[in-house]
Amino acid sequence: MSKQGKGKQGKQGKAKGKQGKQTIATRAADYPQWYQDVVRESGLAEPAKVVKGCMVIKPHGYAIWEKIQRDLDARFKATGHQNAYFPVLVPQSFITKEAEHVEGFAPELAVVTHAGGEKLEEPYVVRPTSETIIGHFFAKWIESHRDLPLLINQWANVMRWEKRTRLFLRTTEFLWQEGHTAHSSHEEAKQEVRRMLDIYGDFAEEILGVPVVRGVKTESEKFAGALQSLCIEAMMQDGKALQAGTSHDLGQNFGKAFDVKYQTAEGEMEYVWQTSWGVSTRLIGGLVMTHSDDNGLVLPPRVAPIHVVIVPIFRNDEQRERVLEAAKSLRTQLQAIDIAPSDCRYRDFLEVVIDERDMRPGAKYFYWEQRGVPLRVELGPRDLEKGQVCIKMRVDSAAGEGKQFLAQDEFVAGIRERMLLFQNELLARARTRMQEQTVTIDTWDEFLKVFAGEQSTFAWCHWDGTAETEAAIKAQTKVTIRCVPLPGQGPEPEEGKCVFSGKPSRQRVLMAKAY
RNA sequence: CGGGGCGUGGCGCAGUCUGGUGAGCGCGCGUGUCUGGGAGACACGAGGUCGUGGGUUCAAAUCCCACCGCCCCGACCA
Repeated sequence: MSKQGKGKQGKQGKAKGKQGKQTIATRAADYPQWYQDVVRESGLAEPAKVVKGCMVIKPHGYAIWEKIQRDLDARFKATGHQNAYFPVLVPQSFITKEAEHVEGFAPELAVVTHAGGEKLEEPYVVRPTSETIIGHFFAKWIESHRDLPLLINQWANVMRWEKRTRLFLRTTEFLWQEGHTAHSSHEEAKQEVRRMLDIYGDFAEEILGVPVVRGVKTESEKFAGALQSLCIEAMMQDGKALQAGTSHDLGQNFGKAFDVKYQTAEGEMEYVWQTSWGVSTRLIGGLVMTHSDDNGLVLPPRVAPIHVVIVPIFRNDEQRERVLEAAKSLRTQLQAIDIAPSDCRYRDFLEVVIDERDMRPGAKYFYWEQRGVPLRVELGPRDLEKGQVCIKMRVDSAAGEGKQFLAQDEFVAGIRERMLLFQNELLARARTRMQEQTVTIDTWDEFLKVFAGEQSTFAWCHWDGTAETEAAIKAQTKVTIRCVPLPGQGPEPEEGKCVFSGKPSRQRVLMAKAY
């Protein structure tokens, strides 16, 4: 329950009915509070509290992560990557081998200085990312051009001692996948970087229903130790940006730091060209802030741990038995339905729950809505007599508005299409919102107006390309350059004047406040 | 690290200013009855080292000192 809501209720005394039970702040009243309320009330996660900045990912939240993993893992393997696992502890000296890398990560490292009751000769750091230790092993594994490309992915946890944490968006420990690859040419490495970015973009849109802008990070925003970082940026409902995934061209920086060399066909020794790319449990935060509403979580079917909840309605034991029997039969039919698209590499059967708990039906509706279950079935004696079901989608949409009564056969036959419709509708809505809120800004006055106070949106602006301007804009407005758009991802390149300095610019870049 | 807030049954809070009543309220939880198509009602009940340590006092949740922790807002970052 939100503190704000609570305080008000306390003073108002006994508010009855819906208001009295309100447990989620509204987006309009307090967006950050709303986010926290949804994460808590939907059972996704809670702050660990006993461990600073860490969270407990609860079963419902972890189930979403598992769905994310399932899909991404299939995409990685389809493009020739293999999973492996490296130690969570990294010798401290490894981190210091790549100059920019140390500088970027040193402030947020957790260090193990004692173990086994003794002080360690050399401390270990808890990995904030694994470029260094993987570089070490790549050096051992790669000898010949025949060993390349080497395409590795790791599903892991990492730890970064961030100053400020928020559930899913930024926690001290988080779960992610990190891809690490080594190639024999820069060209091939760059293709890999772009290929993985496209996988992330496709995944975000097709599976999470989160539209993204694909682009290139500026020098000051790129990964510590990379030549170039590509990213996907998503717009949250408050107009702020969330970096939803990154793919880095590491050049030969780590190859040189860790002496990862191979012998070419011509017999020369060369350093490898490396890439790394990752997405994290942050995606779940982005998912929440893209689709959810004031009633709680809203989930696209392709990441929903539960697709359908059946709420039985009855007045007595006799009815209860009949209804439950019918509900189980319906569940059996539904569970056999695979909602994966035809080109999907795994099967995605409907998950169906019958809520047999001893609660009033209305309380159950509320409960499952908060948890984002896409479709609810109410099944009572009247429905059994008529061979029908009463259904309701989590959000009114092309997939269904309000309560609908359908013949049970018709419902079962059409549920796959209904789920896919709902999936598409959520993406379409998010895309429409992003497009409608994206603006083009040419003057500094207008810029200040658009980004006044806590306000944010996506703004295409000319930029003179200097780090000084970028820093000045950030200092004055908290607005950052999210990315320089890849071709087709933003306005066509055009000559213009920097929105801040008035100096010449060749292209508009994406600006927004960010999480 | 700067600013703010907060540690009291499972959760959220009141009580602290002004020390002294039997530590209270809401939600949740348990049992029972009536109920059941949008958060049901009633009855009974269980549940507490008041963050930790020290101090003042006849007496401390309350005053003083120190410490620990968490949350929120900023600067840094997936």
